[in-house]
Order: sequence, then C-alpha cells, then structure tokens
Amino acid sequence: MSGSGGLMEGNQAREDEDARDSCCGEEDSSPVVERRNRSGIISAPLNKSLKHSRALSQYIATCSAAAAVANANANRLAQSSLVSTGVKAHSTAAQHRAQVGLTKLDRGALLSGLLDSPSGLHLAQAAELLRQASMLLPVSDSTGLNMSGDMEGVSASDSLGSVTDFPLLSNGGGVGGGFPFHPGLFIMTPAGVFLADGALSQVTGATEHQQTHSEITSAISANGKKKRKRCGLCPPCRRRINCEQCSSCRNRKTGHQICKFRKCEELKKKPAGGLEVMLPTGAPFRWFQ
DNA sequence: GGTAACGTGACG
DNA sequence: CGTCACGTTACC
Repeated sequence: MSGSGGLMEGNQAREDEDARDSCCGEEDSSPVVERRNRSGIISAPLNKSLKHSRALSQYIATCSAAAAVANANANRLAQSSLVSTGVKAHSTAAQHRAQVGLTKLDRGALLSGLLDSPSGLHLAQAAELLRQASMLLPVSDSTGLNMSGDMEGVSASDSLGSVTDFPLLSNGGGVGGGFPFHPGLFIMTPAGVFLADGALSQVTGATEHQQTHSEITSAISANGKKKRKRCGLCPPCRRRINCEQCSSCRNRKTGHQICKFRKCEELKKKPAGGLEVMLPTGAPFRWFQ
C-alpha cells in the first residue's frame, strides 16, 4: 500500500544514515554485510571498538560524542544517499517524507508512553500535571540539547527539540502555554485517563490516526501489567543494528531477547510504581515523587 | 503461523 | 549481577 510505502521510504533514509555512522568508533567502516529483517533491523557484526567490551552506558556516552560530530554530516549524507540511490523526487520532499516517517514513530511512542500510565488519575489532576510537565520541557532550544547528540545516526533535523514534533506541547506556538485538549476528549476508566478517539486525530492528524489508533487500543487494553513497549526515543531504541555479538543476539533463538545495544533504556528500569510517563525528551516523568 | 521481543525465574 | 531458557504477548 502507499501508506506503508511512504513510511518505509522515510525509514529507509534514516536507516541509511544509521548504517553509515552505525555507531561510534566506526572509523573506516569496513564494508559491513547488511542483513535486514522485514522491520528494517540490521544485523551487523560488532565493530572493533565494541569488541573491547565496554559497559553499555560507557558505550552510549562515547557514542554521543561521535554522534555529535557525525550529526553535522547527517543531513548532507541523507541527501546524497537519496540522489545516489536514484530517487527522482525533490530532495526536500524526500527529506520531508523521511522526517514524517520518524515523526510518526516518535508520536506513536510518545502517545503510547503517555497512555501507558498504568494507574488512574482524575481528569483534573491529569490535565494539570500534564500542563506542568509540558512547562518543564526545555523545548526552546532546538539546537541542541543532549538528545540530538545521543541519537545514533539521527540528523539534527530529526532531533526532538522541535516543538512541531509534539503538538501536545505546543499550543499555538506558545511553549507550555496551556493544556491543549478539550476535557471531553478524555475517557476515564478505572485504569486511568485516556485520550478519546477524536482527540487522537486532533493531536496526530488524520493521516496518522490509523497508525496511532492501534497503539492506543493496545495501550488501553494493556492497562494492567502487560508488556511494556520500547519508548522509541532513547538512543538504544533508535539504534537499528543488531550487534550479533552480545549474548542476546547470540542466543536469539532461545533467549528471545533484543540486542543489548538496542534494549530500551526505559525497559531496563524496573517498572515504576505506576505514576510515570515518558516525556518527549525521553526522560520519564513521575506524577508523584 | 512466523517472528520479535518483554517478563520472569533459575542458575552460576 | 549477568546469562540463559521458557512462556507469553504483540504484530505482521
């Protein structure tokens, strides 16, 4: 279908970037044999730097520095890759599609994170707390915050500093200027407060409605202690390459575990006592301390 | 039905 | 604590 095609196209551009600077320290990247599954996850041997075993946190830290440098080239590379692969479309249009693909993903993750809050809140509480949370967000600095540097192979334009990526947080251009939803858009259940269907299309736009809807419904049905989902925002989540060397990769058949370098930071933590949602910065927000 | 991946318990 | 194995869920 055309919808998925567009999305794939967007992801493809990103994956190409990811594959290029796949991870830190890949100095003269030797020709890596790319094997991709249908989700676009690349199975690639661990590079040399990774073979010197480092703690994951260390790995991510060093990756951030390298990624910061690499980010400067990311956009250029994305464009050149599009040209070299024979994409006839206007480069800006192609870039836009690529961004849309990512944005969809991020919005879905965001909404999923927001709605996954396992415990209930009164509407007024939820509204007020969400409003406060949005005011805490440092969204004004789009050049740089920590996040863009941590995104492996994610171009600066893809970073999450842009308010436009998060309509929940932008109220007509004002940062933290108010809670953007009509109260009638909420559904209150014993399990918590959720956005109504119409609210989703209001927030995400009609074209994204279908995609997010399935996520929301699953999130709602999973109000209890079902599987948590990857946040989709943290560097490991954004990584699209299986190292094929860690224990999880080696034992994939029996272990059923995601590559250690792709394991979501949030899923590594113990499930919080309940009152925690994911902020767009990737950081968890606790309703109550 | 196949695959990916989360949750959990056992083990060293 | 890290690893492994299994059950289970979610998605295609």
